[in-house]
Amino acid sequence: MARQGLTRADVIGAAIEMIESEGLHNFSLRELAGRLHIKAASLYNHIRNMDELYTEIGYYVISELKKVQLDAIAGKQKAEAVKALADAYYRFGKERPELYKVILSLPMVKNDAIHRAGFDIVEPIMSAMAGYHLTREQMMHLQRVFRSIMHGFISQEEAGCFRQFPVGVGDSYQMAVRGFILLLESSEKEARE
Amino acid sequence: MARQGLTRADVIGAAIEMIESEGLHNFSLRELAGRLHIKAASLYNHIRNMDELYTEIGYYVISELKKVQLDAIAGKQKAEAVKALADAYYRFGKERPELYKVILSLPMVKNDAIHRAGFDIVEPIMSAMAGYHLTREQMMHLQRVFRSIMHGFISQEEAGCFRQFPVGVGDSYQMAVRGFILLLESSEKEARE
DNA sequence: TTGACAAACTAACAGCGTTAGTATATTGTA
DNA sequence: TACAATATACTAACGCTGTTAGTTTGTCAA
Repeated sequence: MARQGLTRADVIGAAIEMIESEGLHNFSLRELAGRLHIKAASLYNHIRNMDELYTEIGYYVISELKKVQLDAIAGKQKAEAVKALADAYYRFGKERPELYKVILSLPMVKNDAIHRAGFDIVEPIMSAMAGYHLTREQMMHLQRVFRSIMHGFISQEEAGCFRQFPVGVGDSYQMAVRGFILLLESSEKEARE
Repeated sequence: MARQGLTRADVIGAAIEMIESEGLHNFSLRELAGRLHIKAASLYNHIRNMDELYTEIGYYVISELKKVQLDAIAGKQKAEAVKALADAYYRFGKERPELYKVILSLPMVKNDAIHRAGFDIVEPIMSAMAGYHLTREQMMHLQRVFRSIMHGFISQEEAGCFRQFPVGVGDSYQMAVRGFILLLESSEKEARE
């Protein structure tokens, strides 16, 4: 059959759409091909394999997450900035849960390119913390703590692990963020000594 | 062929072994069957399907995790108990990463039995926090925060997301635990008012 | 000894990612 | 404008997956 001007970007875009609508679990190259009106084998003219496709989608997710976070903290300082950062992260995770899951499925180990993307994850957090008087080393650790809290909360809520107890998940989230801010303030005091 | 006294527990045990040695990603019913010297179809005499097998393994993981945590906090109070709790959780996640991953793949939604297992996850945390003067509602929230920090840290470290920056991951972990203890102390003050 | 049950088997199905080999439409060049 | 090269599609197939149906057979109880 004839070609239809299908680009690599189209394939990745359709994959993102399919993951968001059908769920990461139900994603398959055959159905993706169907959505593009081609056969599965033809996809390999545009992508090397499924891993590469996931990597590409991972890039997209990370850059989107970076965008909403940078937008959120613009013009804000200290606790206000950190709260805005967390809220943007949390909202992204709740609104696009299937896409969010792609990040963790990335093969961080071998792929140097994706390693670079790691800095895109870190940058907004570092910016939000910039108002605090912290050493560079403290920030490196605190950045990991922030990501732990956020990722742990989002993925467990999504998995349904927060169903026990009749207390609002939103309140638990607020407490988690408050905990991180307490840690920031405490670290700041330590740095001054 | 003849039977060999194979039990349901043998199947589950072999599955756990295989997941730990080959990785959750490489687990398959056919290879599991091979390890037991039967054909894949014969497994269905012992288990309903793969989901049920995962659920069963999930039970095992949760109960093991509960055990090591309860052992760790025995005879300890407040910050010391919480640190021991976290350390036991962290150690479990690092020593048995593939098995740990099974927990999150559990279908928490429909399965009421697994919902009950949720209380096994919560119990050690509640015990460790018992020394603090907290309201029941505070504990419900704090329990979620604890699990978020721990799960987020373990799964990101395991995925290789903490490779950036030349600072020790162990130090980041210590800071994360310190943050949670700060939150506990702060919550305690609030509760006294 | 016989009947019932449990546990193994074979064969097959539909789905998956992936590769090899082939046809054809478009594009760049002479 | 004609031709060669390239890009994009195709079909067919491979080996893998979980799962089901139907069949055989060993074991245990009446």
